[in-house]
Amino acid sequence: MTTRKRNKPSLPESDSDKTECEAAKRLEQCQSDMNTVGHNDLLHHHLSPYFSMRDSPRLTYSFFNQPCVELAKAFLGKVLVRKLTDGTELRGKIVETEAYLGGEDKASHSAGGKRTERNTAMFMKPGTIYVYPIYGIYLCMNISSQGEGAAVLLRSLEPLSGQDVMRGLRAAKRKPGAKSLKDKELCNGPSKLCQALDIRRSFDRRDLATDVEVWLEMDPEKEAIVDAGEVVMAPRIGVDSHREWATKPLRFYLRGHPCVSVLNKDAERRMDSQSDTERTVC
DNA sequence: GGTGCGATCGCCT
DNA sequence: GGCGATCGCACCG
Repeated sequence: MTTRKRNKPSLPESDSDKTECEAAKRLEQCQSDMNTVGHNDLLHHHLSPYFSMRDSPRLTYSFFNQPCVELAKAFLGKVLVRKLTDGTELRGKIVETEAYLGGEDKASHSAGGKRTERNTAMFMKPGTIYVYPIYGIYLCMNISSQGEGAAVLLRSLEPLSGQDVMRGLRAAKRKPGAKSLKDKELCNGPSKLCQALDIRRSFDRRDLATDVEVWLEMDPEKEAIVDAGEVVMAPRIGVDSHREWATKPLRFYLRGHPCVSVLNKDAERRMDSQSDTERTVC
């Protein structure tokens, strides 16, 4: 048996514990301003004195325009940004997604190519946000991808900034007096992240590539390049009734990340034995 | 830590 | 009328 060391991602301190330097503030303001004007990566590069193309550019249509499974994996490590009306920016790194393929995928809202008032956003251009209510009380957020009726469900985020605001938003739906949520508990589920980032039903059918209140960025620290060996592929959550489609490995998460909603130890063990076999063959 | 259960209502058949 | 891409909480070990 092979033992391996894995770098366990650790969460940053709550932003109330940190002192931001002026440069960082200027950078954030600059990025914020840029996002309100409509632009492309090149424009970013030329206009900003504070960052180059490799520093947190907003992701555009060309990123979203890829097949569903590839987009679901590509989302890992990217940063979802939500700008509130008072200017506060809430940021979270995507650590878990699910692919819903549309058409043939029986577990998808768009199974059989069915297009309804609710799922219209799934059929809109890649990058369109699909927000739908579930269990009467919660919301889930998807992003449409390439492919008819295909979309990616965002399942969990690692909070990067605005944690205290997120805590307040999450507390609004909890019992008064319930104990304060840890950072890793703020966005570790599809409906939790909607609450924490104040994603509302009105965000349905908006364009993540151009909207001024919500967008996606590269991970500023490591350009969001995720080692494929650290991505766990597992069956999706909550789709057991859909027979063979319930078992397909269409959920993707960063291995060892504390913000993932549900771990799948079997899938992780399978990854290990597979990579051990590959090493033996080599 | 893991498990079981009830809440709650829009959407679809 | 039935069900669901969930969650929080009580309970157990």
